[in-house]
Amino acid sequence: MHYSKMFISTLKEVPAEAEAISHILMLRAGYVRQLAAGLYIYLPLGLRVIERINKILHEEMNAIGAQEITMPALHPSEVWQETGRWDEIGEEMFRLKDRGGRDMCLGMTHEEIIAWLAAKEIHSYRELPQIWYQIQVKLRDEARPKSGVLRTREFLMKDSYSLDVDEEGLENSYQLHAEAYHKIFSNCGLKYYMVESDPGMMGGAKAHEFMAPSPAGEDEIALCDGCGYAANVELALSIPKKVEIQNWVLEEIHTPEKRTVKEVSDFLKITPEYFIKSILLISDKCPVLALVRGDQELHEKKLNKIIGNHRQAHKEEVKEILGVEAGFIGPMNHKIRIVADSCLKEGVYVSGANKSHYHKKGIKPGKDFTAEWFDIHIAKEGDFCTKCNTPIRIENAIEVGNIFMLGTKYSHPMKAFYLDKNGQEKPIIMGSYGIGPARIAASAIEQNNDKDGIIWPKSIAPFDVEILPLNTKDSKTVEVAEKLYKLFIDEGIEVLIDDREERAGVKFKDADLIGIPIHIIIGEKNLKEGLVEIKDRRTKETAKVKIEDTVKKIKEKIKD
RNA sequence: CGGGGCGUAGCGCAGCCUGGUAGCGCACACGGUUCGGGACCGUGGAGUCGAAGGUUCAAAUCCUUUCGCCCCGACCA
Repeated sequence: MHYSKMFISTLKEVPAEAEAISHILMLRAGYVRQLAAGLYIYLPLGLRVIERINKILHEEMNAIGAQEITMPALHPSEVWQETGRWDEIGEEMFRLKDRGGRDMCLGMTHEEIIAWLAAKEIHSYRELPQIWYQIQVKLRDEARPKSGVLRTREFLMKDSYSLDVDEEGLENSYQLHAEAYHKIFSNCGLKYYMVESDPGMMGGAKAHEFMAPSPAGEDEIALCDGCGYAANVELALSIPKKVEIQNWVLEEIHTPEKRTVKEVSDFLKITPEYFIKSILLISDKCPVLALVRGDQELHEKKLNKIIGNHRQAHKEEVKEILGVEAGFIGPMNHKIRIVADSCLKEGVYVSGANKSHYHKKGIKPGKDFTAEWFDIHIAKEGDFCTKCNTPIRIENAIEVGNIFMLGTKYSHPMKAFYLDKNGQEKPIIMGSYGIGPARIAASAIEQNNDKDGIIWPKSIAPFDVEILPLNTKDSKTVEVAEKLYKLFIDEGIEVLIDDREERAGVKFKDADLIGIPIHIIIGEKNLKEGLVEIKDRRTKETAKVKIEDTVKKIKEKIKD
């Protein structure tokens, strides 16, 4: 491709609306433009990257026997009503009516459609298993689109769905996907982790996410270097560091106007890990007192699984239910349900005295109060792994893919049944698996850039090589550049040639910004000796090679 | 949905407090010089000051409403 013929519009200045590095660089290097919040146009360079990612997706999905289909983005409401999600899902679903007044929606995912298809087409165990996939647009009315292409309202997704006769079959399809995903993300040159995740509202037994570590990521993941435990913080288990067991005797201390752990901790000169935080919650059924250690945070999602939906109690409710002013609650002598974090089983603590402006020191769990024990704290950096006791790390990460075991959540209501060997009618066991190509591209930029611009992994760069004829007024330069260009094309190497009548500096700057991994610099002086320069975008190292050896050298470089 | 910020030329911004001819840099067009790390000089084109209403002799500037975009949080099947 000739640069002068391709629409590439680079920006010298950082657009005001961009914050994330990938967003800034995609705009500056001319990969995307924003139409409105969470809606992006992919320019020629951007589309090339997406297409290279899609090619990898196709290869690996086809390799596990998945078959490509394509489903509509516009759905009739009926299928969503069948599974109940028409009502379950709130404002995040784009809804509209057709001219006949029928309710329609824009597809945010395709479990319903797959189950509908399977219900119509699959009748016998002989037709199973199946894996169907598409690379197609999804629409979600996100509450807050952000970070450029990382969270948008319309986005491309590779979504696949497995249909199996039983749990064992599902396990196999799940495993196939996990392996394919490992290949896909490493082929794309990403640093990533496969972590345990919360199946949540998707339903089903097991789910994993593929996470590309990056400060721009919205998720936090807990990682153990000891045993490889990796989990999304939304469900990660951990053991907080142990505290010394103090030989305090139970005593009441006057703590005027000191309500928060920090205030009391500063006042008594006792560090927060010796405190018990008591939080009153109102669940659907009854009030619950939740206890976590002073240096820990209560994990709402974990607690949700134990006591169901709940909310924080208001100040008046605290007074009414516990008979204490908020800020001075202690775990002792209450008749309500108490759920405490397991790490509080051992130790001697300080907590509210259930009396305004007083705290109690020397509280012993088991003796002074009892509770149901669960892991209900948020795992944090420095906590220990529950499996091997190694300190864990917390990293921010971008969710680039996920795999879910669904079971019969969708097949049952959609009546996707098959007849087994004995003529028995059984529901198809489903799994669903997603990858966001745009997130792969953005993650690759987040993980590979420098002050000058993008450094694409070779596999997903818009071109393999960029040729920079520095002085296009020199006929020899142009002749050699065009000759090499043709040779590359003949070899099936994707090449961009910067044939613009621009000064050398401009070409260097744009080449660095755009981030094609290998540059071939053609300058007059080297040419006189029959040489051109090969430059590595990442290391910035250059090597002079003979013109006739260039293609061979580049082929070697592309391979490794 | 809660909190904060910003809308002035294609892009980045100043001007607004204290009302009085709409500016700077980059980009763009033309001419000349330059030419291996975003050149220089000269000339030029380009703006309903996000929108609506109000106050005023006079509004980019003050007031009200509204729309859009970004950031933090909540949410995210």
